[in-house]
Amino acid sequence: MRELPVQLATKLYGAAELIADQGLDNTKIDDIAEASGVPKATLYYYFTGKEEILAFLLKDLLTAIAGDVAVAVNAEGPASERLAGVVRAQLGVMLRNPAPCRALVGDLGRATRLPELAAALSAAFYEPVEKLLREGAEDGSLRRAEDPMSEAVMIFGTVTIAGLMEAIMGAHREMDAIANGVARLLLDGLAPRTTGAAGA
Amino acid sequence: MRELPVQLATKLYGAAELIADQGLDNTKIDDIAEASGVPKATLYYYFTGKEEILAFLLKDLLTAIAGDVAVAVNAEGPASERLAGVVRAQLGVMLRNPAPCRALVGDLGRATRLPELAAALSAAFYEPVEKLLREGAEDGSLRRAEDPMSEAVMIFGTVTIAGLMEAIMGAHREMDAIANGVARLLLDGLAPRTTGAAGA
DNA sequence: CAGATGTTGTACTTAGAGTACAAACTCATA
DNA sequence: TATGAGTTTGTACTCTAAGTACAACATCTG
Repeated sequence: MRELPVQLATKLYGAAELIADQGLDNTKIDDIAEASGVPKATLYYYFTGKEEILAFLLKDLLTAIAGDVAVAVNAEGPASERLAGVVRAQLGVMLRNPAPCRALVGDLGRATRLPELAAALSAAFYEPVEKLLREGAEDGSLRRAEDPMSEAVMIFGTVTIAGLMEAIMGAHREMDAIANGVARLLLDGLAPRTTGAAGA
Repeated sequence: MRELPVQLATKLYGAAELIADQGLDNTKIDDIAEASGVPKATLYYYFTGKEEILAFLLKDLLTAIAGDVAVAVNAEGPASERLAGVVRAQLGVMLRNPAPCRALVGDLGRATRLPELAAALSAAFYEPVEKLLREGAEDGSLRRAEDPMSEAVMIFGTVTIAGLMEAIMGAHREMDAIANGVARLLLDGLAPRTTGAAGA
């Protein structure tokens, strides 16, 4: 894949909604060309096909998430608070980019099949969160996990599905309300607590 | 879609792995015919196309999950224990049917686009769990949720991603170990508890 | 200005989804 | 056992849309 100009990359987002709505295989390359304003011949100059176009969009999204998540992970404060920050960060990116986010989740299979994307996903999320879980065990703000990696994956699942639901439904709730709900579930769990750990 | 013979339905599962590996659009109808042993002409006699074949497989999976989840929801005991049972039920079906399960998650987009599947998903999971959350608030074994529906969705996400990870990696851990990890995260949360609520 | 590299229109090839249809087969029942 | 309805399947077909080829034009770099 050739290095592609910023202006072109920007235009591609115009097709994200289309792909998210219809799925990649119901979307014709000509439709993508029309929706993005980039001629078909140009698309093929930069990409080998539809799949690669979607992969580009998704990788871009994951990079954005990775950036915001990294900031949250490396912030000040106890790990539990930083974890809440991670949740806010991921949901923030998802709600700001609903179309690519829907496309990503709608095509999770593709994402797991393309090694490049799987790696990006891992770097964007699993690794930082896993690190955070370890730090939480150190500073005492989180319990010690038996299997931090699989907990990190579950956390990703929880946040992603919550974000997706909002993206599909058109985000009728405020971002903070959603993030608080997710953080509360993750930190406090569903069982009642006598001593609350995460505030509302 | 015509009423289809049991024997044929069974054969179709032979193609599930193929679809899960490659994704639906990289799988030729002729490949499905070959892998399942059902001739292409017969496939078109019963289905209008690829999409409908996948939809059938997924609906079947969701029906299986719905059945097991219903049993767990309506069991004896406090809601918190029954919720752990729900987790075990869903993971059980997923680990017993890794291929359709991967195909489902790989094509979540399609699943949300096909109304019939969305309805099946809702009936299979969201509604029973939502009910369970309400009952837990009554019997005191679960805290009262502000928004039971969205919590149900998050729970589904957590369990699904955990199950998917195992399905992709080839289930190296025992089902019970996975289920316990998930249940612990959901019930107890990540923050340390002085008074444990869910056992290991 | 020259050449390299990027951009796009147009015309083409080709894979594979889905259709048409007839022959054969199954099975109930008159 | 003959008749006919529904099922099963092979073969041959159509047609959409993915992807390729290529030439003309644009833009940028030295």
